[in-house]
Amino acid sequence: MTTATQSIAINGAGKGLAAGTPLQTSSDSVQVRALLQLRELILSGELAGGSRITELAVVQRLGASRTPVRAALMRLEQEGLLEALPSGGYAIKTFSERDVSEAIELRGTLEGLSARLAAERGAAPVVLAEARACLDAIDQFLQAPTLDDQAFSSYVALNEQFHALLSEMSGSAVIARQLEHVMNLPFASPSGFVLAQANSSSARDMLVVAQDQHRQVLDAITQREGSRAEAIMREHSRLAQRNLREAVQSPRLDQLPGVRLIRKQR
Amino acid sequence: MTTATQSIAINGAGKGLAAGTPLQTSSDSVQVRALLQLRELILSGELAGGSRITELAVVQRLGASRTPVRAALMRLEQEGLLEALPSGGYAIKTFSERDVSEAIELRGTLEGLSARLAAERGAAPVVLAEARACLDAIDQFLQAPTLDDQAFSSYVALNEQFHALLSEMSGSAVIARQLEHVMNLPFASPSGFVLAQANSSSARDMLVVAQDQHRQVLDAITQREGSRAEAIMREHSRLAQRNLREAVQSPRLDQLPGVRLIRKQR
DNA sequence: TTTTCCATCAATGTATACAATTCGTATTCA
DNA sequence: TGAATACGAATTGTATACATTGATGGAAAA
Repeated sequence: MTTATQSIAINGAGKGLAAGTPLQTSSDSVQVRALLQLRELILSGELAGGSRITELAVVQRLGASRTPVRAALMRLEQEGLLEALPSGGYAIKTFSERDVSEAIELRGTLEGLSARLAAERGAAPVVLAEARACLDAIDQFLQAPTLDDQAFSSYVALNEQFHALLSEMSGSAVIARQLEHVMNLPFASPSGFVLAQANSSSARDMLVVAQDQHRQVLDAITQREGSRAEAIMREHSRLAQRNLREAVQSPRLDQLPGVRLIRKQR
Repeated sequence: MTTATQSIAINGAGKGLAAGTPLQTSSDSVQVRALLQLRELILSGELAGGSRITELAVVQRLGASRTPVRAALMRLEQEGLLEALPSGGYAIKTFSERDVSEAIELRGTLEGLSARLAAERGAAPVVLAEARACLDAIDQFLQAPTLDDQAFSSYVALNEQFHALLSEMSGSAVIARQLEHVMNLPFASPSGFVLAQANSSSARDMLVVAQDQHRQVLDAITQREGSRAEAIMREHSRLAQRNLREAVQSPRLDQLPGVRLIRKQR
């Protein structure tokens, strides 16, 4: 019937879990482990988008008991990766290109709000300094005329850090929380499709543009120009929009986390 | 065996249940009941803001077993009413006036985005018609020179409906979802502080202004004026901001859902 | 052959037993 | 007397048994 994915090799022994298997994430609680593993299974596309997912199947696959699995399922529903079915149980959500586009627009809007508040209220000098240091680090990587994969990975990390700092600058826990919530959708993350561009010839140029926007928004915040800061962040998010289609269509990019969840058609 | 003394009036006076089952909560599942009751206990202020809340205490108070209570606690944490403590367990969140202000600003921003998209893309004619009908109904109530409590209640209901329709007009499930999430904070709801004004002499005037904004945003959407629609919704949300302080300070308003969770100081 | 009803089963909902961890307190030693 | 440690109570984390509900397939009758 549903899925032939029951082959499951992982941790065949199941519950026993003999002592002396310090496999991967053994230090965390079962609950956390279940959450991480299940999220990974979904984002990697190993569990097909749209398919129904039963508690028992997850229990067997992860080797945890129903209680932590149930918690993980609830959590992933909240994150938006799962959809609660009216009859009980969950289905793995799929997303149209439009959904993804809207998620990115949403992030831009929220980051715009955050930047505006930071400008209007004034950001903490410490955080501003951190952000500048972060941008300087990015500049280092952009010095080279061409970028290898490792450079891209470093960029992604620094980019995420900068966006996190920006969120912090608003000084608003309420807004920071919402932003986190939006970014649970992996493709809404500020670096969601950066890696998709890694091999493109214009890849570096795009990062240069992004970095300039980073500089400008920081300047706007420093100058207390709220409206400008907001506009820049909105436009900044549209960089991600631009190559959304490309990322979806290129079969090579199937491995990017979450891309398999995006439906081709409308 | 437990319970016995836990008769606790189930009430459900406020917004909680949409469907009006005359006989309280007997038909819902234990899980849903636990969620509704616990939320009510928190919003009514019966459980003090900032205090720790243990699973066992809730179990005894509600008469359900730990499993559904646990689910309810998790859910309320996502909603933002509870805070997960690092050592396990939860504490009832409290909010500064600034938090509330930011939550309202956030709602305005998201509703602005929603309205802009509705204008840019064009809203479904059916929904537009519903929205117009909704506004006509509000106009009916505003005919009278003064408004009694019941009129205010009706206004609140219609107001919420209009805002829901506005969210629907954007045609974006992603954004609608976020909006719902924001409005889980009771004081962020579009009608959060309307009732606080019920006895104010200028109460009706404020509703007249709000209603004008309703009309104008609908006009903007119809005319495909995205930017205007967005600006109106942002400004519209500031009506709620204006009297936030008043609602917090007036002791008579302690009964409004959630108001007890707002800390007086910064 | 098709439709309807009943039986059976599988999945979720609920309750509780058991394990592990944390926090408070008291006691003991320096 | 103070501090540190150990013990005990309480609370959360985990596992699983039991209950209930909804789906599915088969058999019988039209």
